[in-house]
Amino acid sequence: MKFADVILPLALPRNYTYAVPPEMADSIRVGSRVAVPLGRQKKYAGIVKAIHEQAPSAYKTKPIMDLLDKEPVVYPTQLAFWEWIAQYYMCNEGDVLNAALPAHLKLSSETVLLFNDAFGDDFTMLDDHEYLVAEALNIRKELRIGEVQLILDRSDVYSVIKKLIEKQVCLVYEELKEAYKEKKENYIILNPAYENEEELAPLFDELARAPKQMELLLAYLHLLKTQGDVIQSELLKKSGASAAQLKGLVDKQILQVDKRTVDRIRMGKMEAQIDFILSPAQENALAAVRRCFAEKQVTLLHGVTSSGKTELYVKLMEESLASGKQVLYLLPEIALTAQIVRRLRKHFGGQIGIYHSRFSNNERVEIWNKVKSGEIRIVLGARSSLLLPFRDLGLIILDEEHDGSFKQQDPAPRYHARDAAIYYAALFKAKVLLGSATPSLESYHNAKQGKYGLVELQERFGGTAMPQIEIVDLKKELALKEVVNNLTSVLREGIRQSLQDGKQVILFQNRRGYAPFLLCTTCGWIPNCKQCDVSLTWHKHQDKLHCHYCGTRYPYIYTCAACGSQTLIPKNFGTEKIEEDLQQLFPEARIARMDIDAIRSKDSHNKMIALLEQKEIDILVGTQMVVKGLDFENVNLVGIISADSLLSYPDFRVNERAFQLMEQVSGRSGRRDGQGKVIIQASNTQHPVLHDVTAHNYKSMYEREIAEREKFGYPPFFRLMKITVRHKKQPTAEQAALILGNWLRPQLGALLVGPAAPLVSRVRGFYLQEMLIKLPRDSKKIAQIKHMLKEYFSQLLIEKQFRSVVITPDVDCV
DNA sequence: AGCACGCCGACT
DNA sequence: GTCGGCGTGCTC
Repeated sequence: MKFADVILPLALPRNYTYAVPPEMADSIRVGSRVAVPLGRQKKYAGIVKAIHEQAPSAYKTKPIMDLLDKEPVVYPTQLAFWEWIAQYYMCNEGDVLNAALPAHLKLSSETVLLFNDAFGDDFTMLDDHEYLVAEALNIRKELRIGEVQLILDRSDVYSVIKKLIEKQVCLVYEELKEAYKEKKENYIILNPAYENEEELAPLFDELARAPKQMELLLAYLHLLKTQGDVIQSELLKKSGASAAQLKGLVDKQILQVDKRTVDRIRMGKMEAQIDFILSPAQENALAAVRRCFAEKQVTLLHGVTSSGKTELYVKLMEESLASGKQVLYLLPEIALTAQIVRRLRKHFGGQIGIYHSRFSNNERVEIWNKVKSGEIRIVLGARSSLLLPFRDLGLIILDEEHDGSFKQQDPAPRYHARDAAIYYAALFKAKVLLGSATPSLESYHNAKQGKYGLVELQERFGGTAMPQIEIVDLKKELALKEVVNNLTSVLREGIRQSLQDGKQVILFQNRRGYAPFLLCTTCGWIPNCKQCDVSLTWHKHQDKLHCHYCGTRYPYIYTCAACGSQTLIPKNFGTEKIEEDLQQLFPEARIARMDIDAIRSKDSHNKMIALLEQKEIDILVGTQMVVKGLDFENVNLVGIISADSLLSYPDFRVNERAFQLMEQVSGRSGRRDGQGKVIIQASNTQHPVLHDVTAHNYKSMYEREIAEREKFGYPPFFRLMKITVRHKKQPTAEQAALILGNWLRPQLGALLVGPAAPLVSRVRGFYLQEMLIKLPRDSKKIAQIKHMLKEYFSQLLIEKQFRSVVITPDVDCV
């Protein structure tokens, strides 16, 4: 008798074992999806993790109901990867499965009520609720749980359904339906009888009295000649004919309709076109990368902004493809990278698959399958494309490796795509190239230690000079009353000059909205979110107050809730305010704003980039977003409105992050012709990070910060794990955290920091407590600590008062 | 994640 | 009284 361990798409602490029915014994494979029962009636599609003959002793197994795939949906490599992620990031394999599998490959059953016709329509013996459902069923014959909930206007409908079943008004079944739908398209083909010209000629006479149909036929023949296949929708569009006219031709058996399955993801021509020549500096770097790869699995390419890293990547990708392997190119946020997509498309044509959250569920399934089959040779994608079922991966390129968005925050699995990529690549014996102008301290340290190869590319492509950086003293300017609308005289003059020269300007302000908070000038009250412990940001465009933590929107508040006076004023400033201020100062200039609020709708980001490229925008104001990989030739000034806000929040990574951010924004200035300029407004002009930025001196920043990290026991010398304890009641959250802390402290000593309430101590109605654990870089110790944590977590949750406490570990938190 | 079961407040 | 709320436990 065979048994299968199945990963279910649920947060279960372990995999469940099902019996393999004899008729399935030969066809079932590791990695295939199977339909299995769970609980009383639910069905799920899970993935077979292992097949064995060990009958579980503790419980009776249920049999697998169906084998859903002829071919496995993942290879054993992916299953090994999932297991590692679950273990390393302390989550369940089900969480990983959920993150990895496209929604349309994840199936779960839906309860469907079926009307029992034999019951008739005498509903007199039913109560009000039952009657409502029965009547709907009598008309519709079938109802889903959701529909019943709507009818009864409440969520708990099971008691009613149970009674209806008892009274035999209806029966229920569980429907597990395949969500993925193949795309079908109508192809129009010519009746083979008219293949020859002479057979066709009499047709035209025949159609003389149907000029519209004749026109359509001619349009069809033209399309057939020019492109081979003719698709119905395209034919109708091009000929301007109606479906009825087409039907006429089909009825006359001149044309035929053929329904065919088509790919949503069309692969273009396959050949690669590498049509550029590397500069000597790039050639040297490329040779150095190859030398590193000969010895090491991972290499860090530290190349200043605009040094032409992408060309290097292209060369390496080409080599990997030539050896028959697949390539994965990871970027922090794919929506932001139309420029890279275009460049890679140009070089690799149809071999590239792109994968990110804006694809439809059906498209994702097709990409998944093409990566699995190897048809897609290159994947360009964000974090989650690391979880695609690669068949034979040869190279992973991870660009902008310092970027924090490679780390998944919520939900589990909270994995870091950089670190996970290195593990994943090792499974394939593949190489990993990390690229950045401002590497994370972790990676640079690893490279310095010889764990990774290190290649430096310190010359900008084409010899463009690094932008010149000017720090403007905000305090001085304020004292001189030179600051108008948050802009110093220096920055105003800089903008004016750029505009006059027909150049473009990018301004960076790391706060969205108009004003980060409102303040009552009478009593000092600040409006907060009802669910969260944060102030509300005023978004003037929508005239709403937003909570940036839970997303709730409130109407503007005019009256102070504490003292009743009407003296609330907006305080501080965000991108919206800057945008407005600029328009006042430069009424002629075309100004645009780029932050999540402005580009929320699909494609608006690309549109804005296009506008910038076409020089339809003079000044762009934005948040983080303007930092990432934008490449504009005509921008010669970048302004950082407030460096202080970047340098002053309480996190041990502030300096590293502030440097990265400022250095990256600076890189947007003056990329092709002439030296660009960067103006940084700051109160604390003596901050060492500002000096490093001014000198473009990464190493100085690195040396100073790494010394600090070592001194205080932070990454990369220790790994950090954050444990968050959440509960609806503050005392319960505090107590639970306290008890956990008390259990852990004797074991961990100074490795445990906290527990304490975080800066924002309540989010979405849950009170938070956090503690940090410093994990020594010793895999045995780490495994031990993780094991101990799991023990303590379950021990805590056993206690009645703490049952509903939520504990989330975040390994390598950022 | 469902879904069942069981224990408490507010209503016809 | 019971209806319906929510907290708790279990699913191979």
